[in-house]
Amino acid sequence: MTKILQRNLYREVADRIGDLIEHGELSPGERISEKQLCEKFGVSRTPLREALKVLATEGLIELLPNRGARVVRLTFKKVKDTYDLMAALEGLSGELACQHITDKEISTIRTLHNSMLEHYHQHDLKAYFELNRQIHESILAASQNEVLQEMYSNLSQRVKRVRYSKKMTQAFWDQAVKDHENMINALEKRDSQLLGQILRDHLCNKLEVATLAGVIEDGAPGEGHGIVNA
Amino acid sequence: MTKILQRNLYREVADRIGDLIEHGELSPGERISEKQLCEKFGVSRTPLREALKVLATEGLIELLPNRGARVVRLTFKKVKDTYDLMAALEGLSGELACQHITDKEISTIRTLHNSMLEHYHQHDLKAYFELNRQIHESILAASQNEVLQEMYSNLSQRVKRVRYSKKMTQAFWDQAVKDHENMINALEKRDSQLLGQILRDHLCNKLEVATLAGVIEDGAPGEGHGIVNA
DNA sequence: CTCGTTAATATTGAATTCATAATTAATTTT
DNA sequence: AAAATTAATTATGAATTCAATATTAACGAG
Repeated sequence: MTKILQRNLYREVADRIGDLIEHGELSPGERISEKQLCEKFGVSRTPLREALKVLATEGLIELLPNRGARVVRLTFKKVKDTYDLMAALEGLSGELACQHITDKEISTIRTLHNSMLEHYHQHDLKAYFELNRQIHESILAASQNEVLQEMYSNLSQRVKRVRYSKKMTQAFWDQAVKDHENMINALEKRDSQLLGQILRDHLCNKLEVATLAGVIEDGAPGEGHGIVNA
Repeated sequence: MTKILQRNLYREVADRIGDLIEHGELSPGERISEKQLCEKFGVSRTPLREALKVLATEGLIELLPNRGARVVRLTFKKVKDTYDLMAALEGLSGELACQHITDKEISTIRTLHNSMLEHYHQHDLKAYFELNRQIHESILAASQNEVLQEMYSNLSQRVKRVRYSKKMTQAFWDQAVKDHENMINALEKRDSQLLGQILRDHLCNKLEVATLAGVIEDGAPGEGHGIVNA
């Protein structure tokens, strides 16, 4: 059932530029040189410029007419707005998942949940985050709403470089795990209202986590360092 | 405070193609000829193809590699998924609006509301719809969340050609007006939870209205008539 | 030396051209 | 005549070219 993903050159290029942005190789605010990227990828300007237009539509970059493209600056406000939206979408995904999910899918998520708990007790943050991601992705998939998945994926992409921060206080972590206990219980009861509420309020959907990481890009406009201002 | 909208050729072309889709001049499923559109708009293939890529990203058309573009078919499922999502976003917009809205903005919406009621009593559906739209737009604007506005606007665009149907039963209309009464009351009390709930459940965000209109495009694949299947 | 002006350069926007894949038309074979 | 194969045409994908705009460098006046 995995979708056949059609590989056009422009889509390939867009994805690679997306990676550059995610890994900080293109700094927010800094002008993106078409020539440089063309040389880096070994393509002409035509597919590159198509990719830039797509990335602008996806909200990752901004296009200033006749003045080139630049990576969108993730201001405090913009990240907060995006998180608020993602929380609402996660809530919806929970509600819909309760309506559509099979027993088998629930037990798969239960397994992921237990595995995540292990990593929590072992204080393995990286492994915890990965399992956490898989759980949320599974709920999203169980929602059976492709438009929702597409939109969530886009928003996730936008804030990826400030998400899943390395820092996290123990208190936050404890709360997140409690949320997850409530989630899996709500899911097993198929209580859509409850799961929706939990996910909307879930800590990971809240701004505090990213704020802590000190990765907000509210710095002076015009240069591209990603200076803290949180 | 109105945004300066930058006019690139590709954006202009994308908007015009969007209009063609909205008004049914390009049928779902039917192949879109680059050559024809180039001639119609008097532009070369470069900006036109950029526009097509943007429209595909926006979810209005699909691009089949080496096989051209076609207008996305609005199946029952796709419209339902989109409506579910829009309902969640409207709910969020209501919650956020309650947090940010000024007394002045509320009174403006109250005025719109009263005006809408008049049109309701006069059975002027067209005028009613316009006021209705303005109210929802005002709440969305009051949310102060630009990302939310952008996403909602995109979803709205996708289903525009099946929305605001001409048909509407009196019972549905009565219920919608009741919802609006509750909305304005919740807004004036700044009860974010309540307004969120009302908007999520609001009739206009539900599928029934579009379903009635008989504009769902679940017809046989390959041709583009927009046949009913509801 | 600084500010403002003009010329040179570089970059972007869009049309054209070339290459490749898909579709249609023509031809052949059974 | 129908199906299959091949040739011709058309459409798409991507590189190149040309034009317009912005940026930088050079120059000159105060």
